[in-house]
Amino acid sequence: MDKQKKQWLELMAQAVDKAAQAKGLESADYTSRIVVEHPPRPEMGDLAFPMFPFAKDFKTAPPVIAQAVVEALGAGLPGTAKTMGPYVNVFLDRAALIEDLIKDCASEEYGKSDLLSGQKIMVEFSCPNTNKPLHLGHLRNDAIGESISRILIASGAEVQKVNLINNRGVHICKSMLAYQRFGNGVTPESSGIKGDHLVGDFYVKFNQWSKEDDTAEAQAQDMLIKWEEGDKEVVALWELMNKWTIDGISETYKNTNISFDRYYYESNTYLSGRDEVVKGLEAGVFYKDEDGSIRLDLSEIGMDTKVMLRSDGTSVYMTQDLGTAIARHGDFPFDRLIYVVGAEQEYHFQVLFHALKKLGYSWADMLFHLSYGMVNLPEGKMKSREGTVVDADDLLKQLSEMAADEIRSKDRAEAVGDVEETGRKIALAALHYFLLQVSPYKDMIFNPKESLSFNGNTGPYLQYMSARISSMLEKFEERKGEFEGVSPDYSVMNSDAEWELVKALSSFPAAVRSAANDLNPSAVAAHLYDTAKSFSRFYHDCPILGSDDKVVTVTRIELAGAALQVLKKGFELVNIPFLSKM
RNA sequence: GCGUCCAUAGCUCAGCUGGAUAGAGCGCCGGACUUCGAAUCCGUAGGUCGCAGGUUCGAAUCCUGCUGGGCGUACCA
Repeated sequence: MDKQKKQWLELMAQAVDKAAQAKGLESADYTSRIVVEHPPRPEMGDLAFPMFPFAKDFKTAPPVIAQAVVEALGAGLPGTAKTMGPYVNVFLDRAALIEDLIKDCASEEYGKSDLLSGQKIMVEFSCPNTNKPLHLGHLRNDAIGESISRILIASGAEVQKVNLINNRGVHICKSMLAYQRFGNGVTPESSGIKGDHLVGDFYVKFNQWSKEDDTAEAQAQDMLIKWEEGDKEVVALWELMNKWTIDGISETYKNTNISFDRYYYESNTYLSGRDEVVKGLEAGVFYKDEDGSIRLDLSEIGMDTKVMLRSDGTSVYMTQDLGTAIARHGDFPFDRLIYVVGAEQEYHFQVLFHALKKLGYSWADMLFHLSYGMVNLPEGKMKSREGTVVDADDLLKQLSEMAADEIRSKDRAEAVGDVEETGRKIALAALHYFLLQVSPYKDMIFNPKESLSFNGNTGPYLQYMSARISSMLEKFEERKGEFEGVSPDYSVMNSDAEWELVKALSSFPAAVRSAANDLNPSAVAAHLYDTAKSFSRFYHDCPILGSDDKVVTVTRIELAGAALQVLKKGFELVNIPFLSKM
């Protein structure tokens, strides 16, 4: 479609120019003012060129201009042009376009572009704490980070996905302390509890205990100091429990098809961050406050001051993020670093970017905070105190079981083979689609009940459509002999349903491009739904294997195959597993 | 208070750099399985695009103000 669209833009520009000359107007820059649109209804054509922008220059009503432009277009066009009131609408040469499209869809390159070729982009996401397991908020973060990365790669960028493990601080010591007191040497192996959940249980236990014992908080602080001093016993416990958590979280990543090219650890970067702050102090970028803390003056960007290093010399979050950013640029000299982090940290990143700039790092301008909104529940916010936090593993398990039940209840168990594994893949589709449908910057409401529904505008719906195409193609393969020597004729596809599907398929590259530009996977998600829906309509309206015209069968099967290709490619971008059977 | 983001159907969300009658899904009501997989399809009902101005031939979209909400404004992360 792109090819013909470009062609028409060109033709239209010439025509408008010609019409202007005929009117005796001086040649103005009309071509740059031409816009292409899509008519609201299919019977109105495929492309629409509004004539409003020229009314003033022409001193003529748009419908009259439209008339003149159509005349100026002349004959011998790839399709037909008609006036529709103030618009010039174009009906494309469908057969030629469909033939091109089907060829394009079969290519590995379809949907890919060189939009960002030559660019090195680092994407940071997930960044868990090592004192508890992942929750629903992380799942949104992971889904966005992973999907954005894949979209950027498809757009030609060299992408490095990185994770920052927040493994130090008082909150970490809290679960350690509770373990020391109440753990009795329990391990993930001895208890059968996944490591991150086991550690999380002790974090909860600490909070219960601290209500009864007001020395608890102070003890945790003491432990942090011991940790910073390198106390052997504390460090050993820290290493042990960190490993449990990270192993557990890694399992969740594996289950959700999330991966990283490189890990950073706060326990490493906070020290280098501290050095940077000291250097910055010497260079006069930071200053020592009366209270002994080292601060950055933010009056330049209309803010107050920010602590870079505490008065007791210990690090704050900002300290280590400075160190991390600098280390990263050394490891991978990026053209862009995208931090996928919640909107509640916007202030933090404003300060961080400013601090790096003041420190003289020219690449500070290449940092970008991809700020995403909160995930709330129908009852309101998730609150750990009220136990309303939705645990990532629990949710996945629940979704998987629901999907497996669905398979069994539909008597698909035998056809599917591994019911559990298929259920898991359906669960992932449901989850990722649900999370990515919404624009990242917006808050969203996660309705657990609704997310368990596999009907309507959902990930499983997309999978279902691709599974149907797959089984149809399989059947076609079995009967291939019947169609020997029959070649497709694209002019037989003249129904609305077929054309709608063609249009959906041809807009896939544009959807990917838009997602890459806006760093917004929902553009791809929406396009996938549009494609699946169009296919569904096509499948319903147009007999394929059931047609008694072999040419029609062969031609439509090609279109169905093209739809499957596009769905598969799109699935990859939003992390939805493809299933040939479900 | 200041900063920032959001407000579209009963609910959850789309709506590309302004363009023709604002779209989905869920839910409601009603249809379609002896036929390529009914996890499907089709139809009905449902909107003053928060309010008020402005820019424009033309505004859900851009600008200003207002109202309501989220988030932030830590020597927390």
